[in-house]
Amino acid sequence: MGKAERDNGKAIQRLRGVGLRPTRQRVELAGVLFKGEDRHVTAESLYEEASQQGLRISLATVYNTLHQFTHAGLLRQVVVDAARGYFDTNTGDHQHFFLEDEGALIDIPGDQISVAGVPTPPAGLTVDRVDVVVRVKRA
Amino acid sequence: MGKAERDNGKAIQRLRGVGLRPTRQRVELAGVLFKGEDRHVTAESLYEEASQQGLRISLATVYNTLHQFTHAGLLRQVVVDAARGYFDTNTGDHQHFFLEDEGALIDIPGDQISVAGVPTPPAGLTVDRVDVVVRVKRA
DNA sequence: TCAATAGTTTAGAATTACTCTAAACTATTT
DNA sequence: AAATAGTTTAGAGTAATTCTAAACTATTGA
Repeated sequence: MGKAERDNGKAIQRLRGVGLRPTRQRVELAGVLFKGEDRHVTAESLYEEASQQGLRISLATVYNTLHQFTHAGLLRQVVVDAARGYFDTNTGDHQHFFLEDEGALIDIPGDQISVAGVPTPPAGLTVDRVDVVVRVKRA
Repeated sequence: MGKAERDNGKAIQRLRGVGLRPTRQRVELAGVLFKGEDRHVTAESLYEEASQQGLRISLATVYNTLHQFTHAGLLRQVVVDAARGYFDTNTGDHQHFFLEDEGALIDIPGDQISVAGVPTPPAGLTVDRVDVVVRVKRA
């Protein structure tokens, strides 16, 4: 059994674990997303990357899959740019630098940054998440 | 001199102060935006509000004006939703609750919330702004 | 005061990111 | 291996926003 197959095996387990049927497209995208280090992608960037690797997959499926992975807790959506949606393979507690000039994201570990003094939300509402975005640009 | 004229006078001064030619459209939108309390608008919501007040203005001009006001420091853009852009008349130091169910924003005073431990940005970059978004939903 | 000019507005077309539809396809179940 | 339940896809559709270029208006300078 080659390396590719082992990796595929892992992706398949992961998908089954969250109740997603391991179709070719999902397994391949999981392979691209979760192979190495944590990363940030947009639907378009992932579609291009997959296409360049020779994976046959439609853009609509990339969108579907990103949302399914997000609902399943495999990805997290990051809102930093009104123009496009970013997805992060790091679903743990952390925050982001956003490089406005390039549209790139860099993780900030969750134990490094701390937010104090968040007021109680209006009645009937609960805090879902506290997002911190450190917007940086060329000096 | 009636109230409307005084208000217009103020809006005109304000626009000249930031180097924007006080056209009818800009003066009228400034009137709507800066008349009372701080507020959050989208291009579409401002366009509808202006239209209902009988102001003749195109949607394209509302978009242009929101961006010009933002560059001039009269407004601040708030990115909380990948689907639409929000503009805030409060340009001071503060943060936001975002009510995910309704798409509404509520200000959190800047002296109430504090962010510690923001790491030094990568070389060649400086911090433009630190945004905190407290996402809340129905309990 | 009034033309010249420089900047502004606008309708409508264009663009971008994303979603929808329904027919073809595939994983799973029986 | 057929039935079924879920998935993928091309292409159309949508929503927010930007672009274009012609008409318009505020400002400038004589």
